[in-house]
Amino acid sequence: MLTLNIILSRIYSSHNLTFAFLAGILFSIPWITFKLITPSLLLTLLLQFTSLIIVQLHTIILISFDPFLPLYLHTPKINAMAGTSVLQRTNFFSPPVDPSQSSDLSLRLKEQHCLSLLKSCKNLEEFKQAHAQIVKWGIFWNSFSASNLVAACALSDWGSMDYACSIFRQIDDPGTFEFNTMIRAYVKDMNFGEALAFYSEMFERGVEPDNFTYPALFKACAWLKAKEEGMQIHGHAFKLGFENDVYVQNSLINMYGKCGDIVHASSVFEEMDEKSVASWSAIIAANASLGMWNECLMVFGKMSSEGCWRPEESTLVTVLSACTHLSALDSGKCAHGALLRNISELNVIVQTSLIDMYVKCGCLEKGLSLFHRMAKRNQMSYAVMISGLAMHGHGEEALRIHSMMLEEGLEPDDVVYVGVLSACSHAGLVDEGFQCFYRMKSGHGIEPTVQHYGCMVDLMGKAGMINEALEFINSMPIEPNDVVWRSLLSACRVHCNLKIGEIAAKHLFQLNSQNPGDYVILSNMYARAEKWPEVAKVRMEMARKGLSQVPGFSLVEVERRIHKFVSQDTSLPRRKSIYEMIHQMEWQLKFEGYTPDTSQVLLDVDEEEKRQRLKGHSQKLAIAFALIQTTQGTPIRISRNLTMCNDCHTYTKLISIIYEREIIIRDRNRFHHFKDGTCSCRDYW
DNA sequence: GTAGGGTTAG
Repeated sequence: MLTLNIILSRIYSSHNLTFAFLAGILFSIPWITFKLITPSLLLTLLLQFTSLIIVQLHTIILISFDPFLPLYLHTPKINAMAGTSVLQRTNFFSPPVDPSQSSDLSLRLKEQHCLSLLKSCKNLEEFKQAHAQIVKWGIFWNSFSASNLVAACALSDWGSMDYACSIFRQIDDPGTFEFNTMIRAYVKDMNFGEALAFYSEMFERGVEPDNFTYPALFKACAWLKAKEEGMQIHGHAFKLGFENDVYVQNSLINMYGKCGDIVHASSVFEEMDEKSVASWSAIIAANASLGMWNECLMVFGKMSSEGCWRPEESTLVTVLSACTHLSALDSGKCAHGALLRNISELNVIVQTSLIDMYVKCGCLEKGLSLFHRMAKRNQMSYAVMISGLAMHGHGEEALRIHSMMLEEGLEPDDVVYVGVLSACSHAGLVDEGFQCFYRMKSGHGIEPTVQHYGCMVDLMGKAGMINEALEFINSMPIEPNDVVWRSLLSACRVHCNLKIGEIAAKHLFQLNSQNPGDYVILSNMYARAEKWPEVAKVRMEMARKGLSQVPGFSLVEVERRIHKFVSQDTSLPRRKSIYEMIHQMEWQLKFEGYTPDTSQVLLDVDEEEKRQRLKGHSQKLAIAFALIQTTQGTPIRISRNLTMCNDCHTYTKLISIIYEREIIIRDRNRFHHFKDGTCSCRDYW
């Protein structure tokens, strides 16, 4: 008998009323069949039956007086929940219905209805009506109703934080949930100061925060870049014992990352027992935001190898961005493959970052084909493609894509015009550049920024219009910055205009330029004019300011590893084979009529020393290494921190014939695509 | 019974 009761009570508490009753009858059959009817069983069944009738009647009576009867009857979930709450009290160990509990049932039903009413609100007007109704029911001061009122209003998208706050202020004794709701809502509303103020208020009123409180607060600190405050709150969270809550940890990583503190971000990350996808994404994003691209790829590699790898578009966009910055084509291709294998349709952001990656890693064709296959493009997609074409020196094509953008009805922004103007500048399209510059303001209302002026100076400077460029700078309505003067200085170097070069340098030094390159260019210009005392003066000025020449380096990717070569580096791991290769190349080059252009070494040293210096340029070391390490016919891709010298340019053109290799070099301004002895820049750079 | 983390491209 006892067993029967236990089984029945289990069923009662977990299933619906009718099912429980039927089950009761079913279980009774064996007893009845085998004539095991005892007074106890009869009593049980009688009690059970009576209690169920009472409960049913009770529910029906309660609901009958409720104006929302149709709603309950047509809302199975609410009906079932109300039923379950009644059934949980209906077993043989407790009285079927306690009369004192009857109002509780009514309250529950109203609460449930209140919740669905709030959930159905579409706007503030509807919400206000619901609010009035809840007040009318007299359950406004019930903590469940009040909490849900605040939550529904605060977390809606109606911009009704003031109204939400007014409801919150009517609650006499707000608890943790209500405070959490307000904090979360203010964070969602981007009102971070107010969110933190509510946290302080929590403390003042002695309301204890819980693990739900902290992620929102760290997000607020992340946006405000308030590291000190974040650290303090971090202390509170750990004191309260939430240091192992994965949500708290993830938001901490993000907070430290956004505040630029990778050390704390990493230490939180490392101490996590179980890292979620969000944890990995947060640490990858933290590295990316600090420009630590190599670390970004390393963490991503670790994430994959530790099996916590789910191809998420957002994570891969960050990874692709890292590949772009590192010119890491092979890694970028891997990311592309992972995307294709796992995601059926790539979104615009992913497609745009893929195009950017391919183009900036030197695969213009691949980028173009992806671009033309895009079903939908936005302003950013066009911006990426236009500036990509600009970097590769394809000015006309960039202008065509720009027209295509206008035809599609997309409005260009200032960044698009930076791309367009730099495309004109790299391709020597002076007239077109001026047309675009004027149309930008008259046709699209974009006020030129200092960047646009910089492009125009570059455009004129490259074309040898040095005097015009200087006049242009002097007529600028805004203050020229260092970039503008640097463009002019570089142009002066290329076109050997020492007089204006000195003017440009003077302005750069007045702007307190800390760029050693500016001093180096001026000093080289003096050296070329054999004005050695001036050279010494510039070098001394450099030393006085504590600036030293940035060594040129070249990066080359072989088998997904990036190798760095610094000029004159004699400590290379494969030093012997690389210098042997350089030697071999030199022989071949001699047959092609190459003579080292020692005028490119602007040092007061003898010819032999100059030849040795030229040989050690990082680009040549990188080419030699790539020729050894890669199979015949593979294109060689190199990325450099500085522009290349004329000698390296000529040298690379010849190597592309001798070794039948395509050599794609990205310098600090643009791409040079060497093939069959010519360069895509047509010697205009 | 109510709620929480990472969110990307020029």
